[in-house]
Amino acid sequence: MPEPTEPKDFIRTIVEQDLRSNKHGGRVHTRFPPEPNGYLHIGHAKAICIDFGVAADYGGLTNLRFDDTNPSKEDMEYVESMKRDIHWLGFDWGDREYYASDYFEHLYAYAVQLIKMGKAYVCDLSPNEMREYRGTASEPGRESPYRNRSVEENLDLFARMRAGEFDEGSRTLRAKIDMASPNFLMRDPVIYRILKVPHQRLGDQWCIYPMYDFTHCLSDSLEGITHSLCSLEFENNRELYDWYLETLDVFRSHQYEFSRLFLSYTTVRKRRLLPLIQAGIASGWDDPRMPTLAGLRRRGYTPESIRAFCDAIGVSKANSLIDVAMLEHFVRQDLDNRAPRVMGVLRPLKVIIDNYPEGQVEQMTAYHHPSYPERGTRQVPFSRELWIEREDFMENPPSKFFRLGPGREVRLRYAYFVTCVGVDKDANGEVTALHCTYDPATRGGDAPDGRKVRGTIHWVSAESAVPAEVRLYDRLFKVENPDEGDPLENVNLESRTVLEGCYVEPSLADAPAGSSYQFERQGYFCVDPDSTPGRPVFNQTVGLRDTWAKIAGQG
RNA sequence: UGGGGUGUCGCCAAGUGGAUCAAGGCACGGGACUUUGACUCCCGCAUUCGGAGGUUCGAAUCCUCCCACCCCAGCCA
Repeated sequence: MPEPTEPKDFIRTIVEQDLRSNKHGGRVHTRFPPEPNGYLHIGHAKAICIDFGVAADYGGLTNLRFDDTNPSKEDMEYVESMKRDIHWLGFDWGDREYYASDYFEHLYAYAVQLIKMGKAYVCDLSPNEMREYRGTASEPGRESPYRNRSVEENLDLFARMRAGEFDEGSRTLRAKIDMASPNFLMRDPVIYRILKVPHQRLGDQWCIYPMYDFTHCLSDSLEGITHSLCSLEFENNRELYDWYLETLDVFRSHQYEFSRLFLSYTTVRKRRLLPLIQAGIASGWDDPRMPTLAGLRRRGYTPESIRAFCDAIGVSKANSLIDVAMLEHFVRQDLDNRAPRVMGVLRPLKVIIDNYPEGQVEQMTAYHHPSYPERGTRQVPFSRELWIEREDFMENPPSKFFRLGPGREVRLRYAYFVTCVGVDKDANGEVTALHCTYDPATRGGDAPDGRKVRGTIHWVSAESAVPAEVRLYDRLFKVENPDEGDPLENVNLESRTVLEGCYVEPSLADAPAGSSYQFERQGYFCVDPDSTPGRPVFNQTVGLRDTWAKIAGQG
């Protein structure tokens, strides 16, 4: 009878309460408010999933709003990349694309209103003086000597600030709240500062810009945002958020905070990632090892997998460090279901089938996806000379090793059983080629006599193999929490391995950039834009779980 | 140091009208299946809920005190 209710997070619980009490007339309206000062990353993905997800769950809307109040740090270039990334992730804001700068005139009027109410004043303290006046955690701050200017004088001074009469940094407009508040943000916070920098959208229309706390709550209010969701570090700001809305007596939006996403072995901090790009360790913000959405996309992560991940980690107020293995699990899960299977040899070893007719080529039928036969098949050419994976052969294999070794028989996936009958070596004793014989009766991979074989290995016909480059990746940092310590010291310099002499099956010759495949027995790979016709370049998204590696690792 | 927060299995995270409710996922271990040592499928995995007291027949859930960690003193967001 009582249906097992899906556990909800605390935010959805609040939204449901508000819905039940008809707090906003049944309306749920959220917003995603990035500052256009960089690229969106996995941490933003969590916020996006929450902002859009909560609204969608209750039939509400989500606005995209660029929080562009600091032109010295922002650029329109980021606006475009952010829009593309959000769409790629799978969310849409309809025609509700807003900018805090849309509200500058309105915000200015609110500031004038505060002045008229005696709740704001122009302050001439320098940045250093202001810091001194602010006090400390144990001592209250002191009131600015300019705190009690008349409304008329404040109005005049503020108008002249806007007119550009004063130097940058010489004056600010401040809210008159409480210099003794235990919350620093309430000790007469700055509302407007002078910044003689042209705005990326408005040009030189303004030389004073509103601060975040003032802008954000009023933008929310103006847009009718019911639930303003943000991360934990803004908990202290909520008191100010509420003060502005209450004092100006405008629509009351409410702010709720959830914990940011932290991933092990990962940092999303620009100050820590940029040095890696500058040092040439990473190729750019879309390097496949980057935690940016652009990087994850190039790496082969799917939007679905990122959304499933965000869904799984939940929403709470507890600081947490999530194991990257969790993220990897969700790409594997998604790609396992959708990626077509192909064969590719990363570290090739030549195999010659001694008893196979020279010059003969057979087409072997292989499933695009064995779990879904309805997805069809493809033909894979087979011939006398093949490439197999070097690590699928051992000259002195332990008993647990199911692959090829002298005298051992294995199945070539979708082809024949072969037995190793000889090993060619060079002067250094390095294995250069294997000689095998095949059993013609096992075509397709089944032995009519019921004979079993422990190992099945993948291969590519040498005569039609397509040369390819494969880039293998490992975590970018060697330490679990790269937010601490020297970023350049903690980087994993072996996080990228470029393999140039790989061979893949012919069907991959012109695979389109961005498409994902499972190289059987190896992992998921995504075609990189660096590919050229006839020579694809693959990025390893994530490897398959490798039980053998664990067994071998134990000795 | 003042204020604001958080502490449930190795990592996330449900569970707060008190009484077989300590969900689920990841990771890990074992087994089955297998033309991917993949996938899938079984099984195992906190007598215990930051700690100590207290109230009670009974507390992760209520009370008291304590401890740890995170955030705040940008004219950043």
